[in-house]
Amino acid sequence: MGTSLEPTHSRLPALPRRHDPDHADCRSVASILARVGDKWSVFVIMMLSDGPKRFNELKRMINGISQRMLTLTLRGLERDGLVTRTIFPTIPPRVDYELTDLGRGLQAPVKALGEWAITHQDQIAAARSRFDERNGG
Amino acid sequence: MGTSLEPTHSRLPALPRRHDPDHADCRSVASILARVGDKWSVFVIMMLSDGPKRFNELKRMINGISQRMLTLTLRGLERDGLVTRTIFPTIPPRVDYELTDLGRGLQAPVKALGEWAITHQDQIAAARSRFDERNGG
DNA sequence: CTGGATCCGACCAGATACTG
DNA sequence: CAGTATCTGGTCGGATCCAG
Repeated sequence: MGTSLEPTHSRLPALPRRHDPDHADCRSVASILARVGDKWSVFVIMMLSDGPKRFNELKRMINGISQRMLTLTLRGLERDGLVTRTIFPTIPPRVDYELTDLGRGLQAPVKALGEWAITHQDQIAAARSRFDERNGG
Repeated sequence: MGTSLEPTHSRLPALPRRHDPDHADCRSVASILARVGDKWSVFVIMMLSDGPKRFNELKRMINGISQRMLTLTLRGLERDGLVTRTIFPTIPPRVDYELTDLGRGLQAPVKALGEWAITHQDQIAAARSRFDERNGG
């Protein structure tokens, strides 16, 4: 296969090893965080919030994504048990993607993060401008 | 410069364009999500939870990171106004990194996500095993 | 100690063409 | 419509050397 099925969680290197209970779960958390951190994954989860969607439906909604990335992203989400893939053997073929309970559960923290981002985007944008100006300009 | 200072948020492609208020902020949210999604950024934020840390201190705590990536990550966080960089002109030089108020605010949602990850890591691991078994073997 | 600069391999991600 | 296969460029990330 030319391209890996695990774009994100396969890259994890050696990991912090401490004895704190907080850090004991670093490995697993990291791989899950990596998935959430994946831009496309987040978008897909967002888009699936209001019910199941078809492949090209998602592709249209997430304008910048390539069909390849969408496939890969959906595979990853399916692998992690966050979305289900339902095939209707009709002609033309139809495939529905839908959030699982697990996936819906993930929505809450993700949405919290998203709302934080929205709330503070101005501050961050300002900080970036300041930094860029101070540095490059 | 050999390497970009913006490893993540510069790659953002064309973005979803809908009329929902939810999606109006996609652009900004995406770039912030990208930062949070960055594995190293999250680790650094975690490590800085309990007070300021020095460069090599962080490097030791995050075992897998190279000094290059740590530098890049810290620059990114500094650019976004999430951490401050304080230089002590001593010999040997000493640089402290500390979370800003903004950075500390980010901790809450990130931690929520982390806790969700910890809570459901078993389910996800199981789902992955199932998927891998059904698919690859 | 805290980085910057550079070389270089690895792999991600887009474009394209093709299948069922 | 819903993918798969392949080629390819871009860039991320580690290793190394060097400087303040």
